[in-house]
Amino acid sequence: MQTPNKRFMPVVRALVSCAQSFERCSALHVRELGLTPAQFDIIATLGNSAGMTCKELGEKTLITKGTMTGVLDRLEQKALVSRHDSPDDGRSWITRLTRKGQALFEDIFPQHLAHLAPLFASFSDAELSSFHQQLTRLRAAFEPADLTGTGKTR
Amino acid sequence: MQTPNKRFMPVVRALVSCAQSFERCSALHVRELGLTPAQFDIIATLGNSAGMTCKELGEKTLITKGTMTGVLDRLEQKALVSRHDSPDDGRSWITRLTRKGQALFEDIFPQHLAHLAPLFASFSDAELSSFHQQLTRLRAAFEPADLTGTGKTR
DNA sequence: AAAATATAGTCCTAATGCGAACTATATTAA
DNA sequence: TTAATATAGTTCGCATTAGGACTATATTTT
Repeated sequence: MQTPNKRFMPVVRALVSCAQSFERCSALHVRELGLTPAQFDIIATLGNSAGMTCKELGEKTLITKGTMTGVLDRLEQKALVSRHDSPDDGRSWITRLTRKGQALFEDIFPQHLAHLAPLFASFSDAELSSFHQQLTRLRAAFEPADLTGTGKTR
Repeated sequence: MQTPNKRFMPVVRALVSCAQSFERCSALHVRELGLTPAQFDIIATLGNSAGMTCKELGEKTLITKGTMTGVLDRLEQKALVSRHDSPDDGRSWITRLTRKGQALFEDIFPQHLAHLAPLFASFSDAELSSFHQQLTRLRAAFEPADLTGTGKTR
């Protein structure tokens, strides 16, 4: 096979490396707060919401459903979330923060934001905005290829 | 706690989402080629090299050393890599592709590049370059936070 | 309504991923 | 040189990850 054009590789490396670096920063702090990154993701997503199905949670957090069950199980063990029958669909549950979970959310979410905010101090609003635009555009380029695995082709 | 400035959140979401979307695209194809993403990462890193220590591999691939042992074990089981005593350091090994591993690398690496290249077709070289610069700058902002705090009171 | 199909969530397996403890070897300090 | 410290790699425990099989419920088709 002929060697294909590699011009995109530096960007790929930078993208993955940047995201990993961020996740590491973030995860380190989240663990200090007593949660795993996935658990924090769920708590942050459920905060300020009236509850969600497993599927909705999966879409917002990018945690797949096979993983979701285990993450919610552990959060339920910690009494941070509770599962309730869905009034609309007999197959699904509504997961909500418990009072304890809500209190935890209100405690640690602002702390986490405060931890991250200084890292972006050197970026102006305009720079962040342009950066955001580029990231969104690139992500869109990945999307069609994503759908091949999601059953939407059938 | 006072609500901190959230202006950076859209960028964070876009960054994580873009990277995940890429990893999903990439991983899907890599698995079709018969390797896990981590295994492919190692094969691609060792290709065109004379071999590396576990530590060097970890730095290039961002796989942590605790994970590295297992990944290399499985690649060794598949006879794709081999471990040799380091002449310089009695504590470390040099990991190299076997002939079979080298052949696999030469087969699948170009295929994978060819799979990814079209996704970047709509980006000009100049755009990729500017994007790369922004990603690198942001990553640098995350780095110091890994080691020290950022002058924040806790 | 009965059959065919799609979807929500759970369970399973294999492979990461991380941090921490541990062993063996290197390097530095006293 | 001996003691103190640092580093390379392995091992362990726990949680996550993807994907696929499976059950139960919904929706669509006939």
